[in-house]
Amino acid sequence: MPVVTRFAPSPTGYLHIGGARTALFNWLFAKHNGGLFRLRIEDTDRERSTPDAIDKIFEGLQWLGLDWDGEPVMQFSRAARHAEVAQRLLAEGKAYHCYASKDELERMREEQRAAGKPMRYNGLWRDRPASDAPQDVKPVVRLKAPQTGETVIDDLVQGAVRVANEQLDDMVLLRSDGTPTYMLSVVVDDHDMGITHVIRGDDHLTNAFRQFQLYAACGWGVPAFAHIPLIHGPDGAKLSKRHGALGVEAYRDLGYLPEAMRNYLLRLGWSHGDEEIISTDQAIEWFGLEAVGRSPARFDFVKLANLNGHYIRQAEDQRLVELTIPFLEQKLARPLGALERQRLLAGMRGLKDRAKTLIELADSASFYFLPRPLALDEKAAKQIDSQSAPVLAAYRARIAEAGEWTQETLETAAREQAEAQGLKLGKLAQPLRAALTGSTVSPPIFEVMQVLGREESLARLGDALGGN
RNA sequence: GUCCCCUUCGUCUAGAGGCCUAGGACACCGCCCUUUCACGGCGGCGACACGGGUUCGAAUCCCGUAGGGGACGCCA
Repeated sequence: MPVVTRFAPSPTGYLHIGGARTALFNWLFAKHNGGLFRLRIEDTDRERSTPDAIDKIFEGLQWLGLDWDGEPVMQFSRAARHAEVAQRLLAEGKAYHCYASKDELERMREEQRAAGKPMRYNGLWRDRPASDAPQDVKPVVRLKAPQTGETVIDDLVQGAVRVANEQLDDMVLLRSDGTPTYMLSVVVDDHDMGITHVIRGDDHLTNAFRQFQLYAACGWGVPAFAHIPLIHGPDGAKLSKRHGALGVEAYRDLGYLPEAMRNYLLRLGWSHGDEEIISTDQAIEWFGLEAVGRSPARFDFVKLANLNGHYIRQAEDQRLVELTIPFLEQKLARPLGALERQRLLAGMRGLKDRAKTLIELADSASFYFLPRPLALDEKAAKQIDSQSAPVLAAYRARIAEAGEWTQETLETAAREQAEAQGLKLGKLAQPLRAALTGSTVSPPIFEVMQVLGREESLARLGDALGGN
């Protein structure tokens, strides 16, 4: 039987990082097994589902490179099918109408909590005759769940987890308005979609028991379950919006690369020996549920940044140019011209080694595009003094007429001059860096000069030396 | 309150009874490389939650304690 996995988010907000990891694991598991990865939008909560959130999910998955097979299934569109299953259960006596009011249910829970019992529906209408039904109340449909024995889930991550059936109750299948609940919809859809492996967050583990009972009532085979631990915030608490649970698009806007996200998310709760840098192809080859850890992991931005830096260094220059331009244009508050784009490409080699995010990349690239005269930061300004100015001036004169303007010739010229004047190269290079970049930190300065070109370099040097 | 799950360096983790005086990665510190900053290389700091068992031997198995997390909706 071919493997079919699915990612089933509810469109009530953005695609958050925990969801992204769940999607990644499902995607990898499907790819590893040569199976299908399907997408289902669980939009049965009409109040909270929004088209915008649906778009965010699509965009997020696309950005992460997690492509799904076939058309996404919109769960609400299948409501009639879900209701049909509930009606069948009703007809077979496996479900029943319940007329309990919200007040009654609340009181029930209060009482049970006070009595030290699990808070659950007590089966009030389970065996009452239809003649008892009040005329003015629209009933919900509840599953007639087993009341004795136990339900066992052989979870691929958690192992065998068992719970006494008395801990569970008769869950609502159809609301009083006739619409299906999540529990019903999930089971029917997973069955109808041929899902073989349900890989989802740990918070669904207790749902799995109820769903297991529903599968049984329907007479359907049960898919394999794998409940993966949740991602926690840096403080160890559940990753929430207050704790920095950002949507994946936020990570994109923070300048992270999708391949870095994938690698980071993969290593959060999954491992393959001591491997840290894992390409997506390698991940597909290695991924398996048996290597998923059982304890929750904390999200660590610093490690993500480190990985991101690795992938930036690895990335093609041209691609980085495309990715960096939006950040750069935002920083400069103007669009970049064609020549400037070429300059960015030429300078990318030296720039990408020094950035952990695309924002840092844009920041460190900006000196190439700032107008003259360049403003020097405090440390840079100190580099230009009565000691260094003559050295700089001499170097400027030396290279002004040079035939070739390349990194190599410029460096050779600098080394020759420094030696002639009995100076360390740094005594010339640092002031040079300050004058040309406005900073004491930059890519290799002779590379910068080549990228800047003769005219701009000489002009900037002139500016720094007092405009002569 | 009830049930379920978890617990190795600050963080992510390796470890499936002897290979562990517990390995790797990030972070941090130092040194080297070096025109700056990075990268890279080398070294350092740093953990088996606690208490009982089982065993010749336990990070690994069992029990308990503590701590953390999750679930208990006509939400998903």
